[in-house]
Amino acid sequence: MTALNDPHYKQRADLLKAMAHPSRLRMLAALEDGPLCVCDLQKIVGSDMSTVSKHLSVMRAAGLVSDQKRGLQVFYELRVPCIMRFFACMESVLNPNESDGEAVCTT
Amino acid sequence: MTALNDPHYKQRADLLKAMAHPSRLRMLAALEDGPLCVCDLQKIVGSDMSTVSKHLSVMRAAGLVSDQKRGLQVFYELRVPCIMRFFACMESVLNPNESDGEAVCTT
DNA sequence: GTCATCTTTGGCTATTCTACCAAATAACCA
DNA sequence: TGGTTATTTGGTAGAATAGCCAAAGATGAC
Repeated sequence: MTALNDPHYKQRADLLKAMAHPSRLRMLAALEDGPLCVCDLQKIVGSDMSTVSKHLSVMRAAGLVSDQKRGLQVFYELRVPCIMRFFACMESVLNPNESDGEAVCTT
Repeated sequence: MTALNDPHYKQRADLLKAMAHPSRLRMLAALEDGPLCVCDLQKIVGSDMSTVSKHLSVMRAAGLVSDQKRGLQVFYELRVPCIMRFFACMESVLNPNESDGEAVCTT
């Protein structure tokens, strides 16, 4: 069994990959304040609408967000409250000297 | 300012990307128990030595690991104690019903 | 029904990533 | 010095990803 086909690590890699894009991270951050429609997210990230839609479908496939249709619009909602911990943890990795890193990296 | 060229999100995306590969995750997990040389890691992930070396150089560039030469061997060491929090958080995302998720996702 | 709006999908190209092989480099030993 | 082992680097082919445009769906307004 190599690491490549171990489903345990494959699953985790897929989840990380679904987050590992500036626009997708920006969208996840925006969704922390509540659901947003695609047009809102499109304004926030500033890319083509079709590009935004594809990013969202990547994140939905990974289980990071869910979608719900309301009239013409489709609202996306964060499915992972834990995502803030991720960001806080990343922050402490990127800026290890900042004090708020302590609260997260206690191990 | 679009999300694409926002250095804040670019930086985070790069860090996630450096982790988003099954072999690299496997190596990070192995390094939690202490430094390992490339040959050890090569046995663990089961890929070609050159492939492993390139994975390590990706993680080193991202600041996830550091390297130190001892004789013929090069030992890699985890630079991010926080990495366990990442994994615990991912675990709770992937398996939201398991009890150990509670300890991490309290927000 | 037609029209307008919001979103997704298909197609295409360019870029990036990955893995293997072969060759080069580095360090130790005899 | 020459040989052996450990690691890195270069090259390359294939796969995956990203972005844009155009077209197609879906829904509501008229």
